[in-house]
Amino acid sequence: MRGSSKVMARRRLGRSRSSAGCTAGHGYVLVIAEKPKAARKIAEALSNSTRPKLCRLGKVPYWLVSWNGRLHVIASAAGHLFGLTTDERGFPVFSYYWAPLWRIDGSASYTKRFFEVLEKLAGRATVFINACDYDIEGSVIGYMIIKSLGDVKRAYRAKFSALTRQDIQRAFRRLEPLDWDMIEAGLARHELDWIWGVNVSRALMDSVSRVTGRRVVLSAGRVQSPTLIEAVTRDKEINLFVPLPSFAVNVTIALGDYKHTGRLAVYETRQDALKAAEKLRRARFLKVVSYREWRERLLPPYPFNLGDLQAEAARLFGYSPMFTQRVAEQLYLEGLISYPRTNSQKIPESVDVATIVRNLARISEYHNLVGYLLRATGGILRPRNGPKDDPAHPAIHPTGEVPSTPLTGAQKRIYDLIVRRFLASMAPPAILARAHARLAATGIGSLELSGLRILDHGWLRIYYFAAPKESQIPRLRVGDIVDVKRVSVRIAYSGPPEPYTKASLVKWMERVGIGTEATRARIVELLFERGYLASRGKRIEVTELGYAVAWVLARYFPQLTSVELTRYFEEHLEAIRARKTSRSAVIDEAKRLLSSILAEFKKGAMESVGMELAKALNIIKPRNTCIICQREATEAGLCRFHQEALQRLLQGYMEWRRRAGVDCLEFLQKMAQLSSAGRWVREVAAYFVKQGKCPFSAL
DNA sequence: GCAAGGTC
Repeated sequence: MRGSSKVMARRRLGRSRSSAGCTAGHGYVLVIAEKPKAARKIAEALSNSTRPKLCRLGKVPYWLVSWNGRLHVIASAAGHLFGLTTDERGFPVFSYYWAPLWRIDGSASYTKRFFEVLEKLAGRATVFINACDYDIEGSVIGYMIIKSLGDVKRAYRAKFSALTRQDIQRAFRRLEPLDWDMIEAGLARHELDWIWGVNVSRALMDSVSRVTGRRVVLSAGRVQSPTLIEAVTRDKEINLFVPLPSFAVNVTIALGDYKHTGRLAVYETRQDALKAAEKLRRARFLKVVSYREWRERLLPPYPFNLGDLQAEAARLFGYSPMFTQRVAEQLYLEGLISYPRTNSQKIPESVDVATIVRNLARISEYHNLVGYLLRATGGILRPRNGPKDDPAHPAIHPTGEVPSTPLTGAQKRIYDLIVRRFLASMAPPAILARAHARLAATGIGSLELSGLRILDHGWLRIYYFAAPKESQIPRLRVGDIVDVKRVSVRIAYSGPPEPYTKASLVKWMERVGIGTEATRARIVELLFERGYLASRGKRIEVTELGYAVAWVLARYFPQLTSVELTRYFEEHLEAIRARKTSRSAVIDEAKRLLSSILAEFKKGAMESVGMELAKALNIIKPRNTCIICQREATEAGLCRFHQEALQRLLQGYMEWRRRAGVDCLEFLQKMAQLSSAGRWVREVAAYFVKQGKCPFSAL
């Protein structure tokens, strides 16, 4: 085979280099970490005087240490090494089993070498310790390895939530039996996600192939589907948006050099606004009714968790959450930053911030910033911790390692962001001078003026990305009279909701509590891969297929359209953990529910759902097309979307007539033009403008 | 082939 001799040579070299002192013999304790980085930390923590002996099998490292007078071999997984799979086709499918991930998942081939090393090391071990992350998945990762390659009867759990010598040693002095309740809850999580996801995905795919004979990859799941529905709901509101008019009375004032134009009052109708404007022109002045100056402390930011980092990198550099995550993972593997897949905004005491800060000063870019930080704090370095926490990892922070090879542009930016955020979190607050004035015109409204100056930049010197915009207003006194230079009435339109971006959709997932740090960005990308979502610049749009899948789910699998299914899972997993119920009881209940809805789907919905999806996929052409677009016409010659847009236009027209006194065609022309009007709304309006007729004939 | 979850 191509290149095999080279590979073999490297393998031999790897073996021979590490073989001295690496033959552990029999009867050792095998410690299983979740990842190589953690294994190394554990090895270091358990070797009191001597350095742990680093060994390798192929590319996979493991360590030998003597702890408590016994040889401990510390090896590592690489996340899950086992996953659920089935040999059955079709649905419903409830017969699944655990298998090595490298056998069942083509993208997880890297797990094979970890699997093989653990297999080899487990064979000669007498005791097994699950030292994976102290969370539900860590319990499953270690358990599956010990169960498949070792012996659960000779196994223990080490529980530590920080990778520090102290915490690790404490955990190894107080080893506990395997945490069966956590394991059962974790196994149940895997099974529940599998039976829901695989069955409903197959129901969608099979209905398409039933109707068209084609195989198309479609999917649904506890996390991806509510996320799709959220994007659909927003996209629909934007596409159906009918802007409403309002009339603002704007006023220009001048005080010496200071000139300002602002909004005094807003009216629904033009007449009311014109009346107020006329009144104001006659009065010709505003009176200061309040004036206040004060100082404000702007507290430093929390150190980053992954979601905050992704949001900031999107805001500042336009990076997608997945891209930011990939770059952060590279920096982590280079040893430059701590573990990035964390929800924590806290830097615990166990992190030696003083040493990290001192080391950062050796990087020329940060030398002066560190100098400032040490002067400004008197050397007392305490990060401002945020409320969010993570069972297994602290907030993202630099390690203090100096980059050995030059960083790429994106790596440099992300690293810089992390370093500055970390340093800023320990810096003094910024001091702002603020001023606010209210200038009233009796019986009409008032003009608000706000001023802001930064008196002391504090942490903003370091994390300058968050600096507020400065503005000055004149110093006023209550009772002062200010001349009005100009009065105008301007029409304003209400605006649609903000379209989602990848970053804001990930933030939504975080806010409602679905997915994890490691999966949210990936699941958003998956919705693009499936063809449910598409990008238009930074904004997310839902495709025809996305709308069709959302419609099918809402009708036949409503459980998957809401984040409530995650809440339901969480409650039941917690009950398993508390031994109030059992895994089998929870799984049986899920199977019963799924059996019944899947059977009903199979009996009565395959054809219609297949047709619906096939039309969205453009495999089947609709019989009657909409008079405006290529979609199927459902009512009055219009498709579902344009029909709904027409309804919204009717409501909007009544409001426009009342507020602005327009007639039907004027209104439709306006709607066809306004860029804030939804796409479907504009299309319907343009159609009737072209026809020269008003669709609201009943009026 | 399909989930969501870990990590290279």
